[in-house]
Amino acid sequence: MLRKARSVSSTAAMGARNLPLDTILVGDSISHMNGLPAGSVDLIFADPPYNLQLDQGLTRPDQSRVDAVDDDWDKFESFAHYDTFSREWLAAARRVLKPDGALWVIGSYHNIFRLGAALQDLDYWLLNDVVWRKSNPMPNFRGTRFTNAHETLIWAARSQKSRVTFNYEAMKLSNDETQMRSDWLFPICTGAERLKDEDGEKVHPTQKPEALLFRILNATTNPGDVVLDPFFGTGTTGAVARKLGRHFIGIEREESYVAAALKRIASIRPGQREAVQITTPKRREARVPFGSLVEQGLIEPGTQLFDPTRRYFAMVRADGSLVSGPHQGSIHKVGALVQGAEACNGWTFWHHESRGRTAPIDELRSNIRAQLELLSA
Amino acid sequence: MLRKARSVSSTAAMGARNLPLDTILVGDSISHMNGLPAGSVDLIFADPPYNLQLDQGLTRPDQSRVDAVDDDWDKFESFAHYDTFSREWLAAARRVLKPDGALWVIGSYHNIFRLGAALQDLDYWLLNDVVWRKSNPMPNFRGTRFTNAHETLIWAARSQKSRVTFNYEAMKLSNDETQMRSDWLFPICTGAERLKDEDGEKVHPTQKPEALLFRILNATTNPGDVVLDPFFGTGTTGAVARKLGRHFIGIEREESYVAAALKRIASIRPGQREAVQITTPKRREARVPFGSLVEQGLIEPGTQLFDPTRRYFAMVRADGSLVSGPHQGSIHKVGALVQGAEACNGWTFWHHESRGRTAPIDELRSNIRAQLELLSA
DNA sequence: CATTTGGCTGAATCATTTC
DNA sequence: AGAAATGATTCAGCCAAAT
Repeated sequence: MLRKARSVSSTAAMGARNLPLDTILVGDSISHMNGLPAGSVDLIFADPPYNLQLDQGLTRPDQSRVDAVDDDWDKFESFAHYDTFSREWLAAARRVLKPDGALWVIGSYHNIFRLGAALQDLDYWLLNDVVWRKSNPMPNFRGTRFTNAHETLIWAARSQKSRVTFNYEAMKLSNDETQMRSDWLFPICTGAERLKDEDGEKVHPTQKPEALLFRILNATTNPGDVVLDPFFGTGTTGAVARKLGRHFIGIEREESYVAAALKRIASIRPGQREAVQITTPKRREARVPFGSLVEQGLIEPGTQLFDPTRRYFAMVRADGSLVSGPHQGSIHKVGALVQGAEACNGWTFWHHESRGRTAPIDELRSNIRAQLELLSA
Repeated sequence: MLRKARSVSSTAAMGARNLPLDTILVGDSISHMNGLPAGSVDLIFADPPYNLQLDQGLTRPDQSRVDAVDDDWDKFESFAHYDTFSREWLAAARRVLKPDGALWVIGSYHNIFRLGAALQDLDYWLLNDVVWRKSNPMPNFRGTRFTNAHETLIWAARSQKSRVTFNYEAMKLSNDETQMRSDWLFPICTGAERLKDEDGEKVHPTQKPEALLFRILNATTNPGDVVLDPFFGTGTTGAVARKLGRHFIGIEREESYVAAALKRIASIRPGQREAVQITTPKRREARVPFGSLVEQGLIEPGTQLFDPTRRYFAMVRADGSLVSGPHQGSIHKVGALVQGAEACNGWTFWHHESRGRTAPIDELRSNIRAQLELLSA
């Protein structure tokens, strides 16, 4: 019953761990996921059936007919049936995810509320809901609603304690140096990107734009990661993964979609390591305890520290602790205590006199770090 | 236990039907709603507790503390408890709604999925999900997520067969003549609009901007309608309802919020009828059968009609039907048949010669309507 | 060749009245 | 109650044809 389509890439062997990398598995999502090793996948992107309930055709004002989604795979008998289906595949997905893995799912108001509730009930931990704003949505022809101009994505960690990948700096950089927001603007998938068959008909009714997957993979995976898409369709996830130097595993039931996806992905040159490297986060800097400054003689025991306004003073003790009146403890704790504040960053709060000028003790820490860097280089 | 706060407006008597119009009911939402007559309210706007799951304080990069929502009324033991609460008030709300009534609810990813699923399960009919994009959201201080820059609203009819109010033309007009979309951009509530107490502290942690309610009430109510808000807070819904000439009924448990809301609303001059009238939809025009044009001699039996390209022709018969080759029937049916189309608006498709020029027969209908108007005026 | 115009289309829970 | 008739209504983007 379960069948593996021809592998698209010769890198399949790289993954060790018996994963069918860069491959499309043909058949049922749940069965195939249950056949994969537990805790093996970094990210899942899922574009499940939306359960649209369209009971009549729609015509435009010019009387032309809208070619709407009416495929069998989008039909469910009831919300209860849809919920059962959703919870089964979400549970199977959770088993396949690494402990620090995460999942994206996309939907519209027809199904997204049920999916979100299911995620919460299954102990996924919601990280963000993200709105894909469509620059060119289909209008509301009857003038009876607001133009349905967006779809909703949910980004969820496998569990509350998962430490998921989030390339904060890369996102910020690509967003004019301001934090990437939860509302994204992209056009729908049309033109050359939209796959058409020999008759010029669209191969898949709801092909997603590559730009959407591009952002998702750039934001929440690293090069070499394994991305699973249990509703692979015509393979947008696989195409973008390949371009970005990530591995994919696709699962798709419809043979016609699989064929189109294989052809599509085969024509893509895999992303080269340098090109797909995500913007490095500020290097995780070495932890330098305040005490080591004293140990290394950069600050003498007994030195008076003070805040920039010189309202508060404290004395450095040999063990790296501070004393200020009745208060004693770390540079952070004493900084908070003297101000009556909840918290305080002692490194920037406390200053000292150094060769006639006032400087935060953080400057001393920087010096230490610079030396450490030279040593390790 | 249930108490009614001083009515804000003397118009309270207007509503007949025993409704406590323009009044804040102090106490539990569900009890108070159950005390209102069934099928009595046009619209419900609800901003329920979000069930935020903040288990530790949040500090800004400069170590200052974020004044987050940590009120008791936002705490629930589990999703199950939150669901029970939600389904109870949503069921009570549904009973109070008129058959053609509708409900708006706002939330974030913490609670909106559960609310959406509950609405569907309770046989509400979802019309749109709407995204409030915040122009000035709080950044994500930790750099661990996308900036949470939106909240989600759901607009739902009481049932699938409800014929809800939607002021399509008013929305389109206020949006530069293009359809209003499902993503709305507003700043969060700050500045003079934000209610502060004597100490300059914000009275309510999540006061909604009036602009949001302004659009909601303009879009989905008519002047004089009754709007119920079961989580009234500091009364944004009441304030905007009063400005727009709608009636409100507020329900709120916290006395401090009620006091602030009463003061706030009392200072507002009720909107005058002319000012708050929504842009009239094209007046519902009198139905004019094609046959009556023939009866009144505006079109003679035997007249040749044709489409704009003069590819198709048809002859008018005395009973108002058309004949074109083998086809006969109404102007719409014959228009569709000659083109092989599914449907056709005969009024704009068929043309005739009138004093040497070509004109659609719809022009004749317009003339008839103008005469009818004179008669009725 | 550059520019304009017209046609086509996209995850849509898209009507109301009369017979 | 259900079928049929009637009638109100569209936006951005892409592409092909025309100017």
